[in-house]
Amino acid sequence: MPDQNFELTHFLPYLLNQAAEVSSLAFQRTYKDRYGMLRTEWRVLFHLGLYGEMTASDIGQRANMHKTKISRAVQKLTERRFVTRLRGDHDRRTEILSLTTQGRAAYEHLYEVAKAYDARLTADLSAAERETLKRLLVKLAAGQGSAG
Amino acid sequence: MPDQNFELTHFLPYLLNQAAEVSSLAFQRTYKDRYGMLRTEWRVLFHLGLYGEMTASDIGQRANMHKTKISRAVQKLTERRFVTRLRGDHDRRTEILSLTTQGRAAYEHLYEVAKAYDARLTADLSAAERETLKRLLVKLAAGQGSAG
DNA sequence: TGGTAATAGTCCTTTGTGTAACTAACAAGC
DNA sequence: GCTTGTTAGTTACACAAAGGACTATTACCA
Repeated sequence: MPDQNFELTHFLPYLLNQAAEVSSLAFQRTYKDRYGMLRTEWRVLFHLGLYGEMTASDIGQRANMHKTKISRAVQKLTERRFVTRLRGDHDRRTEILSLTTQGRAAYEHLYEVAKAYDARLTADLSAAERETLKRLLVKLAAGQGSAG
Repeated sequence: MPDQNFELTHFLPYLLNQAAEVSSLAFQRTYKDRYGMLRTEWRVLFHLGLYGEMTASDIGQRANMHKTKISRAVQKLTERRFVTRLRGDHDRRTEILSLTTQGRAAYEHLYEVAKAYDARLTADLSAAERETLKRLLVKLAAGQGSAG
């Protein structure tokens, strides 16, 4: 019989979902209207901005996103002239993705917006708390801890 | 121009989403097959298990869930005979939700599963880290920090 | 080289979510 | 007791997401 000591606010997946939803929705408002982007598109844009040219598979691996999601995101981004695709020379199945001038401008703007948003979000955390929080989240996102 | 010091692994909403997705998907495997529940249904079940009888609105407020989600979740749960609905006496618009014997059994089982899963997830965190992490997540989920 | 397996990416179908419209019940003012 | 406004919950529709099947290309190996 449950002892009630373990409430929903102690259950990590629940907490993570709540926090993720709240912060993501709020952040989405900063770019959805202006650039008409979805979260998946935002992610692709940022990967290309941060790490340079990549293929869809590269992004999928890094971002832990399914390839169909990326496919659609890339399609939207190319329609908006934020991204160009180039058939790979060696492996003609692949497409090298890179930002257009316009895409880079959007990325650079959103980069600053994200940085500011993150700062605001963690404003009343101590430096140590901030560091701990992010370190642990990285760990959890890597999926270890319950691998078996 | 971006200084690259601020990577994706420093952006809180991104991190939260990654961690939430990984942990939720893994946890879902512990109940989806056995009880055929979705995350929304799981949440409703747990609210009723933890806090006793509630109306849909009560749950929505506590869980930060939209009423349509709850409506659908409750429908599924009643079909599976986990939940019963009872017209409110004073206000006949409301429905008092409560667990059936079967629903309570499922809840009590899943409660233990959740507790174990949480323990496994946080196994290699120190007690202090665990406490910090959860406290900060609660804070973020409450949505303060960027209220303005 | 010819056959099989693997991979990159797209398409299609099913499922889940959010918004807005709707019904039913209540509350307040006149 | 009517009208007006509000709230609880459902339904309908449009949009977004997840996954499997599909095509094209490449790799491996006899």
